Amino acid sequence: MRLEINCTRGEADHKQILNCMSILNTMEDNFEEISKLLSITGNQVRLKILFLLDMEKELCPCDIADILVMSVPAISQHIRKIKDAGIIRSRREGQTLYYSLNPDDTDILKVIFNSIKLIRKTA
Amino acid sequence: MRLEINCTRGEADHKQILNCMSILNTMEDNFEEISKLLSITGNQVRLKILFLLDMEKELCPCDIADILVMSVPAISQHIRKIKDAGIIRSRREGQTLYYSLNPDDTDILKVIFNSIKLIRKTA
DNA sequence: TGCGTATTTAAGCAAATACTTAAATAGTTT
DNA sequence: AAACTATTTAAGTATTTGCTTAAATACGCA
Repeated sequence: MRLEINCTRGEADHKQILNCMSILNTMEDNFEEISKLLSITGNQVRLKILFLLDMEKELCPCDIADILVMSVPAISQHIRKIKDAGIIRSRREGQTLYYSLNPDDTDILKVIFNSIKLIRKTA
Repeated sequence: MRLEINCTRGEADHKQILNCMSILNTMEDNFEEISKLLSITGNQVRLKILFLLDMEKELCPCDIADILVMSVPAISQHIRKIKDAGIIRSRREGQTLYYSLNPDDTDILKVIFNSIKLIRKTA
């Protein structure tokens, strides 16, 4: 824990610093929520799972495991994180659980999916 | 490493699975690039640094440390990751290094910043 | 040159991640 | 109920992450 000031240079604008602090303070919850979403998508496997769900409407864990060539438990654990964040929902059909994107909370996701599709093909 | 098929249920659509695999394959680099960016922003400290740089145009590490009430080395190490990803650039003025957002690569960032600002105020 | 400030880098460490394998839970079928 | 499939959960472990403190580098000024 620190409370001192690091910037001792003349031009340092203490009002600016205090202003920034108070603005961030009012947005604390927002940062928590958004960074949570971004940390979910910041993993390549989870990003692919979300991309696949957007593309295919719904998929079961074993399909995803087949597509990504990974073990079912590994996929299941990623799905759990995504589900806990409220990004996806599930529908049961017999023994199979179908996961799909939750229609809310997709603003950022849509932009992300588009970026993935639109990245320049050549460097 | 697995290469078997997990889904043995009747409705399993093997063409769908193979199709998904090939689509993801062609986008492998894109996923790597975007998930890299998202993992950078998936940390609350780094997200705040980027938000601050967007809001204030440019800031030095010690200003950021003061605003976020963190040690200068901790901030410097976050800055390094962001810089390595090509998201920010630096300008030297005497002993002070001013960091600012790189004008490219800001499509997703703009949306993220807007989401942070626009989150519903009440639940 | 030598001192002071800004920043980075390095080393060390606790906590978080992401997998593995094995076991538990849930539903279907016989 | 027993056997089988789909999925989750738990336990173990190697790797990564994000801080701390201390040392190194870079620039400015006396």
